[in-house]
Amino acid sequence: MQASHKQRQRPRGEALQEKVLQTALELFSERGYFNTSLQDIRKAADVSIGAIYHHFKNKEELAKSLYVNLLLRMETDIQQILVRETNCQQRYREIVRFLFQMALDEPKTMQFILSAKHQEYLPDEPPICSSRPFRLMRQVLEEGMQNGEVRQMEAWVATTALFAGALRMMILHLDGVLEAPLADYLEETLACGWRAVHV
Amino acid sequence: MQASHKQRQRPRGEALQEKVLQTALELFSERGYFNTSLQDIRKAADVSIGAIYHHFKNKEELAKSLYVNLLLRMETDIQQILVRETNCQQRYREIVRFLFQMALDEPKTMQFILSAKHQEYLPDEPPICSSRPFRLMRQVLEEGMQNGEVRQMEAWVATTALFAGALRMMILHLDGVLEAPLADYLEETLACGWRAVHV
DNA sequence: GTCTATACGAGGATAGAC
DNA sequence: GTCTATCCTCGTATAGAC
Repeated sequence: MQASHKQRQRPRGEALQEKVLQTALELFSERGYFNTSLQDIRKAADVSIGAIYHHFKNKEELAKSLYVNLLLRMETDIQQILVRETNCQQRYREIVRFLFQMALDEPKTMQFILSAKHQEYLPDEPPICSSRPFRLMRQVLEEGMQNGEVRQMEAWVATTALFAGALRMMILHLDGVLEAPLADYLEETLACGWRAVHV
Repeated sequence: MQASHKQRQRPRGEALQEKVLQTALELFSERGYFNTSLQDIRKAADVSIGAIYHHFKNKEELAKSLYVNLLLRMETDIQQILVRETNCQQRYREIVRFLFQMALDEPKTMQFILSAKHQEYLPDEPPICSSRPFRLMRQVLEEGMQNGEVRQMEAWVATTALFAGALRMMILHLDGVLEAPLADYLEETLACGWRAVHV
């Protein structure tokens, strides 16, 4: 149960664990994993080192927990889109719309997912393009080719042709390179991807 | 015995500096900057710590020297393509062909350029998408729109639509995700990018 | 469950001989 | 220019009290 006076009371138990995760996400995506010490997290989250180590085996496990949770969340969200939408173009549009929205609502989360080099500190995790959400995107294309919406081509080529532009636009946005709000680029980006693959 | 043979003549002077750079490139792209200590470089290059510090101010400067040199090389190579080719489609094809070739010839170099998080250890360097080679790609699109080869749209959208797929394919290749040789995907990748933006 | 204090090692960087 | 030896900071992780 959440305390109404969050400023006064330090978080404990479940809330503390959540606070640590949230703080770690922010610091990792701002400065990177290696530039963030547990002391930094401790200070920013206003907890003790001992508390962190009570909830997480070590720094790597903390990052891993963050990573798999976020990927899982993304996967289920995309999965829901695939249930709701049945044709390839609509699936594509909804997935990209969802990703853009997420980049706006939770830039830190998106940054962490998109541009962190997870393999450098999570050696056991597969590369991000082999992760479940990305496999779902590939699946969208495979089905699109089967039902004739998408022209026949190698599945990876099709997947990158359709989604890579949108992903790159999000990175540009998060890096502060774009001048206009991200949403302003949505429709043109969507159109480009579709022109690349549709039959 | 092989070791003692190699050991015979250690590099010195200019050659030593070059050896350090080459070794650093390999280790940085294999394990990442933070997972590579100067001791690792020292051992792999078979030189002393003192020698490294004589040629480079510190670890960060070593990485920076590597980074700007590689970007500069890439820039001049692309610049030459722009001189040789005058229309947008040919420029695009030649640039991607060049990048794919580079990914095959010098995978370590490409890995270092493409997927390293330079901003985490080179805080003063601009994001890679603002670097000179990337600006050249954007310029290709802007000129393509002016002379009517490319449909009118926002320049960043056009640039990512044209090049992001190829870049992503190289990353997939370097991550070992692709089954076939990279070259097998070249033509389809090129076609997808062009369909996305041509008028 | 949470805290403080501390052990411990790693790695960046320097000093000074040759 | 290159070497070895060493310093010293910093960050992870543990121990043990409450």
